Amino acid sequence: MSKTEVKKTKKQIILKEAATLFREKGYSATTMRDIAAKVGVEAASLYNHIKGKEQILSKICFSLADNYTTQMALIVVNDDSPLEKIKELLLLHIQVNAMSSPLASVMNDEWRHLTEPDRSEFLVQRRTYESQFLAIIEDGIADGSIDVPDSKIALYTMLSSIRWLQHWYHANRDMDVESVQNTIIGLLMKGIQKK
Amino acid sequence: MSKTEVKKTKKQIILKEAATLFREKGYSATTMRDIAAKVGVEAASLYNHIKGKEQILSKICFSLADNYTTQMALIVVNDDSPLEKIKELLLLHIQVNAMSSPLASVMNDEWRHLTEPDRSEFLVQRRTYESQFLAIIEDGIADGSIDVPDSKIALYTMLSSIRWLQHWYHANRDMDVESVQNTIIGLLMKGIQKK
DNA sequence: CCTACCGATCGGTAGG
DNA sequence: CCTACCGATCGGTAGG
Repeated sequence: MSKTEVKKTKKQIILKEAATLFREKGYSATTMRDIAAKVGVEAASLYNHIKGKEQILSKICFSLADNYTTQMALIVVNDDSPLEKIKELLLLHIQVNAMSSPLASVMNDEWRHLTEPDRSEFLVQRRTYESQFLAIIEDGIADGSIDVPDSKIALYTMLSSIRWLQHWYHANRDMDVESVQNTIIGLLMKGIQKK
Repeated sequence: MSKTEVKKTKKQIILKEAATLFREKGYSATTMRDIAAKVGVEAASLYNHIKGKEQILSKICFSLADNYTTQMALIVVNDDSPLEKIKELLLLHIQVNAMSSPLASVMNDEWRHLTEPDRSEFLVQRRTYESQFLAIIEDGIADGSIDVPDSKIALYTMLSSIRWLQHWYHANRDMDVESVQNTIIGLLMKGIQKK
């Protein structure tokens, strides 16, 4: 291993341990000394790898937001029907919230502790994602495959309905992943489809 | 107004302003000086009305949790069908999350900052509520009106799907309340009902 | 309800 | 990566 690789690994460890603590206690209640203890160094040593506490939060939030943005870009341009695209997006959300656990919790619940200009940039990225999702729902309404009174309410209801996985799944790892996916997607797709 | 009434009002003001700040910045990032400034007194004066920061959080969480517990008790014993009971519970959640805004946000997102024994008591109360809700879903499966592969997953998906209202509604007060209710309840009820 | 103030702890820096 | 330490700020108390 080269020197840069070792350094990169240590930074990743810091981000991972920080994310776990942020989920447990929240960003503000987590101290640099808490993070240092989990990593196994003194608090002062963290600053050789990261700029500060705010940068840790920023790195976590944007790494996952970028992932969502990338996946959405692929789904927007594929040839699937609106109904199929929505199913793909729901699957993406379920997998992220269930699997990459602490990252998803931090991005969803702690982003408000971002300071400018990160906070604004994050919100722009999220708003873009949501409007792309909304356009797909409206395509489905236009072609008659989807029937909901209000597309925005349907969007937020679907996105929100998956969030509980981030708090629940890692305590119930015995649960079958596919059965979770099938039940949630089944319920929501049946809920928006034209009878 | 008697002296005790005046005192009670001031305490209520403190709880209300604190809840608003807790929703905005989180419990840990909110200081007693922040709360005092909103109330219009010095930080030290708050302690004439409340014991401390932890007690403010505790009062907020339990006031709303008690409300849910009371409403659930009424619905459990009424003569409605499982499907109707679920509709009533969803309506309760929508109204609480949309209307009593800051209280709902704090109970949902900041309860983990409760210290023992409050934390355990809160979790017991929540677990009881959830198991009563679950029993109603299972009644509906038993009588053939509900069709979901897994009742627990359906429960958490429904409860979670309403949470976005607490962040969104107070920024969109122009939205018609009934249209919000109808869209969410329509989507979820269609999602769980037997075709 | 205020002024004055406390011990503890925070994020972060200096210097090696 | 450490020791030593900083200015700021925290929740809360004393005393009136």
